[in-house]
Amino acid sequence: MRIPMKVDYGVRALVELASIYGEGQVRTADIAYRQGIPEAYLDQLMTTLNKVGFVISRRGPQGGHKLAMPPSEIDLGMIMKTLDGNSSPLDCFINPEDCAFSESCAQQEVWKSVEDAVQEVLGNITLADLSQRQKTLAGSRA
Amino acid sequence: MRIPMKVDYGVRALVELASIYGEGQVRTADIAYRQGIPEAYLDQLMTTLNKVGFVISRRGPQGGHKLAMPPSEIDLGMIMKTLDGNSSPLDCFINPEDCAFSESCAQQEVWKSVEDAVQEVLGNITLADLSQRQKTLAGSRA
DNA sequence: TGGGTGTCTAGTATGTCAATAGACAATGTT
DNA sequence: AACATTGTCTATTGACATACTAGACACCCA
Repeated sequence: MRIPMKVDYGVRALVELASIYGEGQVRTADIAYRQGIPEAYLDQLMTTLNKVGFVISRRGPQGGHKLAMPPSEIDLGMIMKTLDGNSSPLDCFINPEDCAFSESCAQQEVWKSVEDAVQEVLGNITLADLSQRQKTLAGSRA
Repeated sequence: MRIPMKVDYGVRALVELASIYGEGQVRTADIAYRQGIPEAYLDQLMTTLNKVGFVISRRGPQGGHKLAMPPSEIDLGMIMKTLDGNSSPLDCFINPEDCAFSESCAQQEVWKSVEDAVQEVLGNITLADLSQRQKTLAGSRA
């Protein structure tokens, strides 16, 4: 069960934006540099985050990205759902008719509850939380 | 976050074995047919399950596979760990030195807790539970 | 001794993910 | 108006893992 890089990158970028929320905007290049993310890749990601409504972007000199809402209103569950997208645990969740056993499958319920457990954990962590924790960590670092 | 087919297949096969625990053995071909799993693939899987100690196999006529222990002693967490193997959520869990931020990474903890939540759910479901549930479902089917 | 069964090893195909590239569009500055 | 700076879009690449296939081999029983 891997966490897609896309999600990891996305969270990292959004935490950066959270940490300067209300204080202007940041360029993709800066985030990419600081977080060690390939810039061209992050470009796409930021565009996605913009389209999805998490981020407001402005082009041109002095352009950049900022959060579209307070960091406390975006949780990791939302980010995960958005970036990991339409991927379901198993194909039979999307096309039950493909599976001859779907009406009497003891496991379907299990995988569903795993999915729920993940969302439960992620839904309780907001960008504000992470941003806060990040500051603490950075401060306590030698 | 996908559940690997390998894990799904493995669980299905083991539930079959659980349902006849103490009453002999089953051939790969039969399981494959009933569960709609490619036979050659399941062959490999059964071998793995044997090597790992979940299953006892016998060759030759009247050969087949059976559980190596009571169904209540094998939980899905064990199966997941075995079949999804050494895959960690992110590479930085294995090679912290590859990540420049590992000493002060607010997210690492999050992904760890997601992993734990999954194991928590799966660790509480045994083959006995699933086998039981399967019987109920099959019975209630029109 | 022979056929039925599991075991091993190698190989193939398909798809997804991560990343790259380059043209394009908007914005502010001069 | 022209230009540099930034984000946006679309296509493509490469690498790797997963799912699956194939075929030789080993064991077991009648």
